[in-house]
Amino acid sequence: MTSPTSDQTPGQQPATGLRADAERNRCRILEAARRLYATEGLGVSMASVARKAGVGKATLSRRFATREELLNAVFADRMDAYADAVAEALADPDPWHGFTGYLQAICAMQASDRGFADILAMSFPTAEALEARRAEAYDQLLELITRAKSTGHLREDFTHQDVVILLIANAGVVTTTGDAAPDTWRRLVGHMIRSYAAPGAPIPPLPDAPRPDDLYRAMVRISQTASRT
Amino acid sequence: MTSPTSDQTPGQQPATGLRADAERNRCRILEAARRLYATEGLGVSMASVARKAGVGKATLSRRFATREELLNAVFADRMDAYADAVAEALADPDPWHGFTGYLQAICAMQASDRGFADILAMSFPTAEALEARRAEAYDQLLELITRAKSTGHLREDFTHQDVVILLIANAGVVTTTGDAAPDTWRRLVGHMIRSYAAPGAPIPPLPDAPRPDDLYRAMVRISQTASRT
DNA sequence: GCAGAAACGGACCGATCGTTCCACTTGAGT
DNA sequence: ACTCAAGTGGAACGATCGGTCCGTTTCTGC
Repeated sequence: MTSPTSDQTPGQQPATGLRADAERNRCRILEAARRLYATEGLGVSMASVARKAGVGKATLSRRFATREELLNAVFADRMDAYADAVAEALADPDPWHGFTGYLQAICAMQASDRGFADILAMSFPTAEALEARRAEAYDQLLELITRAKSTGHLREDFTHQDVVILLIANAGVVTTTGDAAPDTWRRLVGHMIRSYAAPGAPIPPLPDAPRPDDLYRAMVRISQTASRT
Repeated sequence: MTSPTSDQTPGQQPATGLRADAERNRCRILEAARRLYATEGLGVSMASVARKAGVGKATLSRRFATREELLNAVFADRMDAYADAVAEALADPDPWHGFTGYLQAICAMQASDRGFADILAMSFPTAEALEARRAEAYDQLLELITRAKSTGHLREDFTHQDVVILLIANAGVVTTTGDAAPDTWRRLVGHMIRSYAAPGAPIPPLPDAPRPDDLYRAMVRISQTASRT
């Protein structure tokens, strides 16, 4: 490989002109941040990221001046996947099937990456550059909705805002239930799809609800994990 | 009035034996905390509460040793209202109507008090004493669900966990959309109820979705308000 | 009124956050 | 190999958090 640099950040500019060790550290930071954000959410401190990456706090700050900059780099590819999901759904010959699959897919993405759930719905400091991509995907989503309605399976009273509402609700469920009841979100999405469906539309089976005590455990004890490595 | 003390905290022990000024300050703290929690959520600092109440941080800490203690005192009456909502729903001659009304009522309580939304669903440090009351209300909820199912209007695949899921999802929507799109939660609840309803059940009309730009504004800009008074 | 206890609040503590400074190390062109 | 800019990380900074200490003020029973 001629430039082994930015295989980690496909969408970003390759961060050219960096010295070899600097580029290596940059990747280690991204990898560490990716894992930490995925498991802990966006609340993790910059110091934690630096420690996990095995670099000094100054190095982290030098490579990514602000938190937002780091978020942009980390979630660039996830945002690509998010945009791709719409395109894939549009490719489905059955728009309604593509539509329900799309909803499940993006909610699954939220569930598998708590940080990304926050980015999509909660929007913490709101990373700037990711916004463009999101807006782009939105246009395709509108087309998908139109097609799904034309099949008669998606209710006429469905609006594209409902997708956003679902994402927000799902983000809350994902971050709250965490790993104590990690499949709770499927139940939520199942319910929502059932409400979106016009009478007679094929509805994916409603996933089982989580076990009550799992759900309860999930609600008690959030916030502080404070795990030291 | 012989003891003008605890008109603010009906459920709590009247905090007897406090000096007049101490009791007055206690009430001012509770009032300030109530307002701050309602508008800002549970994230507000103890110092903010003290400042808003016009007392020193030490006074706050003396009256309510820990954060949890303050939460218990502040949300005691709200939790009463929460419990009462089930009883009221049980009193409805039409269990399905009572059930849907109940869901709308408790979600409205979350919407009108962001702190309470967190208490119900997110459960931050989880106030101890409030738990008992919540568990108590849960029993009545089970009865309400049973009755609603017996009418044939509530689907058989509905479980009591679904109520918790709705509360969690709604809490996320409420805290995220905030005051930019304050009625978004109604749309969510409307969808969920439509999914809960068996075919042929009377369904409350689906509230309109929020205006797209309001919803968008709600997602950008959360977190920091940092208002100084 | 007056003494003494009860209550007050500003100052202070230790911890954690994001960020900056700076003396030292290291990679890369010659 | 040698040099020097590029890169490094530990220390330090300022802000904010929850919580405590202690000298001062204020209420209350006599």
